[in-house]
Amino acid sequence: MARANPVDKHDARRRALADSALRTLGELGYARSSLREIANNSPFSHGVVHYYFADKLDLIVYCVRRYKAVCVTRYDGAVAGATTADGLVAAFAGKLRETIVEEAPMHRLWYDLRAQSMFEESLREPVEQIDRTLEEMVWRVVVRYAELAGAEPALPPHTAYGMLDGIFQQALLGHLSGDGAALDTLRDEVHDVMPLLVRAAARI
Amino acid sequence: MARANPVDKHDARRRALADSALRTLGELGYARSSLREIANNSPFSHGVVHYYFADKLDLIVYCVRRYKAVCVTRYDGAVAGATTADGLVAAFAGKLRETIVEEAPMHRLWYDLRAQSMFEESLREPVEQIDRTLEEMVWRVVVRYAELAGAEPALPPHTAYGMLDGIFQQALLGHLSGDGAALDTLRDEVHDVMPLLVRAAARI
DNA sequence: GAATTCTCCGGCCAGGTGTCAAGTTTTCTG
DNA sequence: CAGAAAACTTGACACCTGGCCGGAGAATTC
Repeated sequence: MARANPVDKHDARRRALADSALRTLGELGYARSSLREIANNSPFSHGVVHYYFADKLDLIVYCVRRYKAVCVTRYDGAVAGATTADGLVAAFAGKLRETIVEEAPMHRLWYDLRAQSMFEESLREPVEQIDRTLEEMVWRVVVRYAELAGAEPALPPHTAYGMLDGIFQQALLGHLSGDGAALDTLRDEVHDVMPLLVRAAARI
Repeated sequence: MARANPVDKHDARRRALADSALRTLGELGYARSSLREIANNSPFSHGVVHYYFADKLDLIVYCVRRYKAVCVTRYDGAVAGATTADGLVAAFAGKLRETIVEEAPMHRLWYDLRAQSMFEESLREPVEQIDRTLEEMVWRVVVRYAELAGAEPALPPHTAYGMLDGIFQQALLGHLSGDGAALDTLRDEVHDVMPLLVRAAARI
């Protein structure tokens, strides 16, 4: 046993490794990211990767879980700051746009992994976990929007998330394909769709 | 030059090859389908694959394009047969459910390829083509639904497709993950969402 | 200061990859 | 039926993959 808290150091190393790996994964995608390529695009040797991770899947799953942590609070600022329903929609749409611009590689990796999980069983559980987290995140936005609009959610969280995720995915693909209008389209779509997610609140 | 129409025979062979390949691709996904595996799961040798296709990408793209042809008319029967708005929704939801049950491998391959196209530029064009075809297919459903409901579409085709595709994707993943309720959830969601896609027609 | 544990390197392996050139069989033509 | 052209098979190639291991070096402990 080492000095202060060796397990923390070990974890810190894993995190650093994972962060490097995430860059490569976001660039090349799951399939074409070899452990060697991941190691090459990092300050680490390929042997050290195996020292900290049992195998490739272990690394990937760790990375995915780590990525989740980044996402979890992304839209909460927009939710907290908004004082009107329209303002919330605008802030939310802006954040969505921003994440596409700034983190396109991470998001395409996410969609890649979710697609892979349809083939690779061992990916399903982490993917499902993240999907639930994203659903909750979206749901917080919807609930707050309903409050501000004096309405109540008209659809279950699962459905609302599925719809918004669908148009977000379109926008990401469009953006990556060089469609300059994709981001503006996304903004318009969010403005169109959000009102559909709520209905006038029932009188009490 | 051969007997009747050698180019037709050549194409027929490519089609047969592609159909075999599609089975393997649907089973293993894009990344893990090697040309040898594809050949092994077919009456062909692995060299003949290369005889008919320049390289792996050529084969994949051909397969994807071929798959598109299968999809194109899938919901048209439901559209043509429906006489009421609710009947159309039910038929549409039923067809969606049916395609998940019967063609889950093909659909997960589609989502796999679409995700890959975010990394691999040469996949973008065929993916975009198919995406447009699917959008048109969905749009025909929406337009007919609006007619039957005495309403008009409330959202652009792109948005309507994105929303429905999102919940379809969720249902597919859920179904593949062994969630027995996924298909019923999809049906309910379609019933919930379709009315949101139209609004009362403007008086003329 | 010696011993032990942890960390890390880099080469090795068996297996799989896409690709292709050289043959072999089949098919059709003259 | 001979011969040419097309269709196909086979085996080999250079390369890359994930996983493994021996041992060097540093850190820590006794």
